Amino acid sequence: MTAHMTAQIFTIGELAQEFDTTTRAIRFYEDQGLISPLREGQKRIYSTADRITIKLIMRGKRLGFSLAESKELIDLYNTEGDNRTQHVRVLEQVKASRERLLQQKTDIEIMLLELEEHENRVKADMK
Amino acid sequence: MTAHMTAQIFTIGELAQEFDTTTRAIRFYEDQGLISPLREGQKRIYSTADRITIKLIMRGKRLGFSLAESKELIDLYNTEGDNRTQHVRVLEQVKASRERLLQQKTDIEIMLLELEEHENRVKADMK
DNA sequence: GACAAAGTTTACGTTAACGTAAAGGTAATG
DNA sequence: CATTACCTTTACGTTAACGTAAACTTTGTC
Repeated sequence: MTAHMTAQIFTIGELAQEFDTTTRAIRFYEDQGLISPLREGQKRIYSTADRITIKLIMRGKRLGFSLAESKELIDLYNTEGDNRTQHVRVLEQVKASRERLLQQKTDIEIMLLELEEHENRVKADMK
Repeated sequence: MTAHMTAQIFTIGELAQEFDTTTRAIRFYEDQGLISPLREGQKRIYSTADRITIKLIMRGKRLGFSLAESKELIDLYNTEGDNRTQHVRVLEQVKASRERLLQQKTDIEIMLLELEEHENRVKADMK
C-alpha cells in the first residue's frame, strides 16, 4: 500500500460549519486575497492548507486582528525565503507581531486580575 | 494641612494626548454612554474615574473588544452591589469575560510559538 | 480689541466585514 | 422528472467607530 493519504479536500460548507462561520464570509476572505481555493468546475475545493489559513484567520479575529493584518501574517508564512532583504523584512515583521502579542498578553493579565478583585468584592458583599 | 489632594481633573485635549487618540473619539465614547464627564459651563471636565474608564476602553480596543463589550465591563465594575440576583448576574458576566480572556491567552501562546518556529526557519535559511 | 489655541455642536462621509436577497447551475434521490 | 440540498455570481444593505468639515464660543495674550 502507498504511504501517502490522498490529499484531503473540503467544501465551503464543511469549512463554514467547522469554523462556525458562513460561506459568505469564506468567499469574502477569498475576495480579499487571503485564500485561493482550486476549482472543480464551478465549485471551490479547499485544501488542508486553505483550511489552516482559515484557522489562522479565525484566531486572528478572536484577537482583534483585521483581515488585512491576518493577511500580512499569512503572507509572512508564505514568503518563499529567497533573498536577504526579504529575510530582513520578515524578521522585522515577526518582531512587530511578537511585540503586539506580548502587549495583548499583559493587557489580559491585568484584566484577569481586575476581574478577580471585583469578583471577590462582590462575593464578600453577598455574605 | 488637609490630607486629601484636590480632586484631579483633566481636559479632553489632555486625555486625547495621553491615550494617543482624538477628542472626537472621546466625545464619541460619551455619546455611547461609556463616560459622563461633568461640565464647567460648556466645557467637559474629566475626573480620574473618567480617565480610568478611558484607559479601560483603550485596553479593550487592543484586545479587540467592541465599545459595547467594553461598556458591559465598565458597567460591571460600576454595579452598586445591591440585590442577590444582580450579584448572580455579575458573577456570570465575570465568568464569561474570564473565559474569553483565557481563550485569547491560549491563542496568543500558539501564535507566539508559530512565530518562533517561522523565525527559526527563516534564520536557518539565511545561513 | 484682534488673534490664536483650545473648546463646543451639528452633520455628513468613510471603511471594514460581512448580511441578505435574487436568480440561477448541478447532483443525488425518490 | 421533480424536489431537495448545495453550490455559484452579482449586487445592494448594514453596523461600528470614528474622520472630517463647518460654524461658533471662550479664554488668555500681545
